[in-house]
Amino acid sequence: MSRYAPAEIEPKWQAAWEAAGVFAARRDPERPKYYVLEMFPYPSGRIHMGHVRNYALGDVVARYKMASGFSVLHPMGWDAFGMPAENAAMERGGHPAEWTYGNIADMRAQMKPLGLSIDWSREFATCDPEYYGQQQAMFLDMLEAGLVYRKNAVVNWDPVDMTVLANEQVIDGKGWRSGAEVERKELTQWFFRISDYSGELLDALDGLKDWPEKVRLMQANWIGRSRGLEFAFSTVGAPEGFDRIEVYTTRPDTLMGASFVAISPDHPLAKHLERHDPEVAAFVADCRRTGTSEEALERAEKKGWDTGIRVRHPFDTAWELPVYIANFILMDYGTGAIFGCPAHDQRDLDFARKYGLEVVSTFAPLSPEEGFVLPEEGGPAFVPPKPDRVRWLRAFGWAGEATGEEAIDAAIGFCESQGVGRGVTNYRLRDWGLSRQRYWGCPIPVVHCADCGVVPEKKENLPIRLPEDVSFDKPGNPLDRHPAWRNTPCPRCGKPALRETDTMDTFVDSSWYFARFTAPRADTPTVAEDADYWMNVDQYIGGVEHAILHLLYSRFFARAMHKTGHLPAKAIEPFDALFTQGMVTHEIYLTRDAAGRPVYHLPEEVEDGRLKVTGAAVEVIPSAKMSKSKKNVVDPSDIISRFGADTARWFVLSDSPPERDVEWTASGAEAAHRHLARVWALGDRIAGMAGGEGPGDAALARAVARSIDEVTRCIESFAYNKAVAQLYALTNTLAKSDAGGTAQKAAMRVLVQLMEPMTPHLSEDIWSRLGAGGLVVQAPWPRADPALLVDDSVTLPVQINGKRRAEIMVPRDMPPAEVEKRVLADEDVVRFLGGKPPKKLIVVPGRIVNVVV
RNA sequence: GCGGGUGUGGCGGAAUGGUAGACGCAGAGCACUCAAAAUGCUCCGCCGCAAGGCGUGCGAGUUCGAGUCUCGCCACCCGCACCA
Repeated sequence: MSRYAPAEIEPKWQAAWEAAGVFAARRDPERPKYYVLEMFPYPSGRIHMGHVRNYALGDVVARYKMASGFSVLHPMGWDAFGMPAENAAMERGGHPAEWTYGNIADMRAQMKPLGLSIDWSREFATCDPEYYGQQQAMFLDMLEAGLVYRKNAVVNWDPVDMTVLANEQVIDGKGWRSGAEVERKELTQWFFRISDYSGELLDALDGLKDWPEKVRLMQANWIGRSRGLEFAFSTVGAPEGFDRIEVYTTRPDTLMGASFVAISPDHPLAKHLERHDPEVAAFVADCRRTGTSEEALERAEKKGWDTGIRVRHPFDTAWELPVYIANFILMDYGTGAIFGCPAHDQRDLDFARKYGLEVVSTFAPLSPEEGFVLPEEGGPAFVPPKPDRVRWLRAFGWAGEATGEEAIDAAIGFCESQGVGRGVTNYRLRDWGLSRQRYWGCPIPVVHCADCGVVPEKKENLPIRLPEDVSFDKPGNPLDRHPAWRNTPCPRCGKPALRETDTMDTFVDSSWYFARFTAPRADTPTVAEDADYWMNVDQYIGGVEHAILHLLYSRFFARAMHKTGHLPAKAIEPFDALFTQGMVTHEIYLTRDAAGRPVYHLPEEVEDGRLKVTGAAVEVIPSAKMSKSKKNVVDPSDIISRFGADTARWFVLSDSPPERDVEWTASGAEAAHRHLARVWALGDRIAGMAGGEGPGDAALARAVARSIDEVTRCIESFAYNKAVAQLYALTNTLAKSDAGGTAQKAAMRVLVQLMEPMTPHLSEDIWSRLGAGGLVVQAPWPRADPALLVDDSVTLPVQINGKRRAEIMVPRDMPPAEVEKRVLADEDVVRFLGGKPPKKLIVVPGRIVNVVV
């Protein structure tokens, strides 16, 4: 064989790795451990280039750490519950399990040819009863620990499909599938008490030094801590039992500019009025018709209803403010009631103008003229950033210049001293509703008994398996209409009772799978010694789209698992380091139909800007995330069969920094393949060389040492594109080297070792051709001889007034005074100086010389 | 609106405050070939015949020296958002 043939060598070396069991993770007290994990895939049926990139990145880490002497855990599993399986069952019949496990088999078969260093013996799917049964056990422990509770919550309800919809399934206020008007409905649902951990989850972000700053910020904003004042207005003319209205404000410093109070349509007072006044009922009903989605709220007009009730200002009992019910007040943030200060809040100002309310300024810009600055007719409210200093003119009896922050502090202090309210910290983060009225999820292991109420299942009855004989021909949850599944004796009293038919949000499944990988076959959720050894995940790798929910839920779950004894204390932050990779993009090709509508075409159907079949010119839209609807996708399996896995891996690692998007191009893939073929041919040639010395031995040894040093640093810092560039350079150097056979063979061995994390099959093949012995995957990472990393002489650029005009070659450790002499003697320098003496001469040893004239 | 990020050749991208454009793609030329493909070699920021000049979104500043640091703009991208 004298040609690079990935189709032959790749399966061969994969078989060799499997035979040697090199990727089986073992607890080894002799070696440090390293746990590298890529976010596990949803089994949609096909792998895509995003997967290839994700797993290629993780594989570089895993293989590099293996070579560096670590005992590595690098597992793979499937995030297997969820709606697509049910939708498939509804659309084409069949069972979600069949669809899901079929997809898993397909995807595994597509993934294995990539030659990833996965320990497949630990594989599981979250829809395996062995997995979700352990999840049920943890749910029961969390229930006992008070981490789960039930309450009523408003959901988007599709009255035709008789199902709850997620916000993203509500389109223009209608169900995405049925097209029916979505209703807001109250259901009793299960919640995790994640909000108990708001402060901790926020504060602990500071400790996550190896997470992207961006992700930490996104989580911090999501948790949304705010400090403010909570206090009560006393009411005038309110129904009995409503003599006070509690409000929350983050700007207590504007209290002297209050002009109205607004309460949520879901506020107890609003609900009371709704029952007694048909007009209020109509208004509130109108508010509720607005969906819960952001989009709907965004568009909704700000509306208020004057209740006729008044409240007294806490610092001036003669000052009365009207109370409105307003559609933009959220019941579940703060107290569900606010006071409005139109002078210093745009939304309040809009509201005040609409209903003809007072506008009272409390502070003004710092400017020579004093006095209040009322918003101009139609102009904006005056809202200075909190750190800005402004002039305070009406604030609790004190006045002067202060920043908003100082004023807020002072206002809270003053109010507390007067017995009006107290400073409180609020969070945006709400409890995590986990109930889903769906079939294909983990059943919530509780029983509803007429006598005992909600009773936890007994652990010995777990797993509570999903029934297999279900049909999807009718809308709604098949578990509800299954003839027998619900019926079960009450675990407490033994009388006939009914199972909960809700299943868990699939985010629960993915919130602890990383812990399960440490002991995937155990009959408890985790095993202490395995969790102790393998946790934490040293390097987690995935898309930034999971920056908030998945990662936040996992951080909460790790804490909950620690509290219930399933994880050690050190694992409450389960991911030591996080890397978020960019997307794989591709240009989009389209033609137009007769009506001018776009018709998209697969890249493989296009050549030189024309359709291969018809020759029609295509429009090219700039690169975007690969998506089926735009057809700008390339199938990894096609690439592997054309070029081999090593080429696919090499290319996705080579062109862009891993955190940025990488554009897939046919020419880039071909270039990657060409390069690997060159390396292979080079290896083949060098393997056939006789030993012996040559004139270039020393230079080659230095180049090799530098490459080891730089490639190692690049891999350590995720700069894989730069590592690839270094490896190209080393290949070029080696190909042109006039070193002897012994040195060339040694250099080639190092080259394939350095490439092994990225192109393992190619490396393995050349390694064996070189007669290096054993498997390269098990060879220790090469070390650079420090003596070879420094050159004896260096080329110093010489600048004149900051512009490079000459260079001189000097011994590395020549004293600066000597260097100065050499510079001033240089003919280019002499010419530029034109006989004038330099004003100043700066010598940066080993780097540069600057002559100032 | 709030928060964050990014702007470097035709393109992807390199550059601890120290030779801007490594490495690759695309392009051009040459060799090999009857020819093409493949392969190898060479060139390749812009203006200029050249000498030289100009160049990292725009404008200032700090510095012997700025893609890099500071200030002010501009453009694009991402996340969050009736959160009181």
